[in-house]
Order: sequence, then C-alpha cells, then structure tokens
Amino acid sequence: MKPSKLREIEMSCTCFNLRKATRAVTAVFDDFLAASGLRGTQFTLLAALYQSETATVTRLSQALVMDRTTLTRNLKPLQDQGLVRVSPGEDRRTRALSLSAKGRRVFGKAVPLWEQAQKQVIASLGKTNWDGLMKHLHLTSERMNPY
Amino acid sequence: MKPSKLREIEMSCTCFNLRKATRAVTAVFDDFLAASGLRGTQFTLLAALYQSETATVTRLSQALVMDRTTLTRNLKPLQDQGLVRVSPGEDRRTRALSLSAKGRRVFGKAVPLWEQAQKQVIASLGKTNWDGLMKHLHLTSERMNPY
DNA sequence: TTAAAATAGGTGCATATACTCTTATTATGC
DNA sequence: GCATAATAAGAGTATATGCACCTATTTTAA
Repeated sequence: MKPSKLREIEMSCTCFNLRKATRAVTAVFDDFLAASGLRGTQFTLLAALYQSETATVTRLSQALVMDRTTLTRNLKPLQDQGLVRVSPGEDRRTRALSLSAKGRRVFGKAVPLWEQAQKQVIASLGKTNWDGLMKHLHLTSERMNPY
Repeated sequence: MKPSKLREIEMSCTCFNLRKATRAVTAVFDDFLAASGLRGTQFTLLAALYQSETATVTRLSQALVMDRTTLTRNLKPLQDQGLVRVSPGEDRRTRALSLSAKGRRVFGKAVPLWEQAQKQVIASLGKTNWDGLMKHLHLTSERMNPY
C-alpha cells in the first residue's frame, strides 16, 4: 500500500473525520458546561426531558436517535445525582422519565453556559461555515439512519 | 422555558448534532467492516500504523488528534488480537508501535470493505453534499483544536 | 554533577456507545 | 381463554473517550 493511499484514507474517511470533529467540539461544550456539573450529552438529555410529560426510555431514545440501551446508561448518572426521576409508567412495562426540581434548576443554570459554548463554536467557524456544517450534519443523520 | 426554545436547542446544538451524525455514520462503517473483525476506529489506527516506522503512543495520538490515553486503550484490543506489536523504543521511556504480519493482512482485507462503506456514505449524501460535509469537518477540527 | 523540569507512558475512574441476551408484561389470533 | 407475538426495559460484555494522577526516564540548568 502506497503512503499516498494511506494519507488519503485519513483525510477522506467520513467516520474518522466525524469522530475527530466530534471530539474537538465535545471538549468545547464540556468545558463551558463544567460549571454546571453537566456534560454536553447530559445537557441534551435534560433539555429533551424538560418539557416532556410522556417520556419513556424507548420514546426518548427514538426522539434523540440513539440506542435505547445507550440512553439507559446515560440516564444512570443523572438519576444518581437526583436530576432525573424514574417513576412507574402507564404500563407495568414502561417507566416514566421526568426532571426533578433539582434537574430543572441545574438545567436552567446550564442553558446560558450552553449558549456560550454554542456562540464560541459559531464564532470560531464563522456563521456561514457553521450554517453549512449544521446543514450537512442534518442531512447526514437523515440519510444514514435506518429508523 | 418555552417548548420552541427546547426544539431549537435540539436542532441547533453543534455537539448533539455532531454526535448524532457520528453515531449514524459509525454504524455504517462498523457494518461494512464487520467481516474483517475491525471497527471503523480500529481501521483508522491500523491505517496510520501501516507505513509508519517510528510510531509511538504520543506521536500517533498527535497525528490522529486524539487523547494519548484514549489511544492507549484503543490499541489494547488490537494488541490482544496480535495485530499491533509494541516493542522497546529509542528511549527506555518510549515504545515503538508497529503492525504485525497479521495486522497487515487484516488491514489489507479491510481496505476494500472500508471503500464500500465510504462509497455508500458518499452515494447516500450525493457527492456534492459529501464534499461539503468533509470540508466543514476539516474546518471544524482545525478551528476547534487547541493543539 | 545533581536537583528540577520536561517527556513518555500507564492506571483509576467516569461517561458514551451499542450488540446480544434475558425478563417482564401486554396485545393478538385462533 | 390461552398460546404466541410484540413491546418495554435491564444486564453482560466490549469498545471509545478523556481527566487526574502516578511512575519511570531523560534533559536542562545551576
């Protein structure tokens, strides 16, 4: 295998370059959100639960387009910190997910931090490039997902 | 907090949308590469090691722009499978990383599978959109990374 | 030359991701 | 009404990610 070929793989691999960019952006969000005690991923979960009256694990995982079992694990630390409550659902199979008062408080404090992170990322890229990035990310999620 | 605000967070969060797209694309690559026994991330590591004569953990982590300790953990299963060899380096501090014969063989078999995955992703997005995605990902990595 | 700083690397801990398998419960078809 | 399908969720296992901390070396500077 030629060296040029290998450089091409690194430059052109959609998976690698997505993961690399995700690592970088996640670090920015985690830094800004640190003061709230939340990670970027956790902020998303709280945001999704903030208004929902009817969240269950399966429904939420579908809404966020993530694996159900991944969501279960991601909810664990939020439960442990008392931010998310898990109560009996409509069914004896289902569990209702909701934010606790503390969860709402923490999320409320985190929103301005999230806005700062978002602002910094947009400023770093320039608005036009950021718009382009988001457009392509939305398209990618749409076209890839078998859901 | 208004529902519209929350929907906006989900639609506009750079971190969430990057992670979501990454999950989707990673699944495609992992599926195609499954026959080789490699994950997308592992394929990248083997590609980087394929030609390198002077790889060490730190140098490779810098080349791939990933945390050094993450790389250490990611190399572990490849070592265990006998694909990557770790030998004494120039220093008594450093360790030299290289592909074993088996590692080269497995990587060689995986390349066409990677090409299929890549082709499918490009086809799903359309070449123009894929070009746009990659351009924005490269830009994002450049602008975000403090390295 | 030797104490301090820099470098290379690993571990502990915690979270993020997802496949497979299992259990419990509900819904369906006959 | 009951056997079977489908649904909801958790556990086991494995990889991916990165911070804080630690050890072992090498380099540098006084």
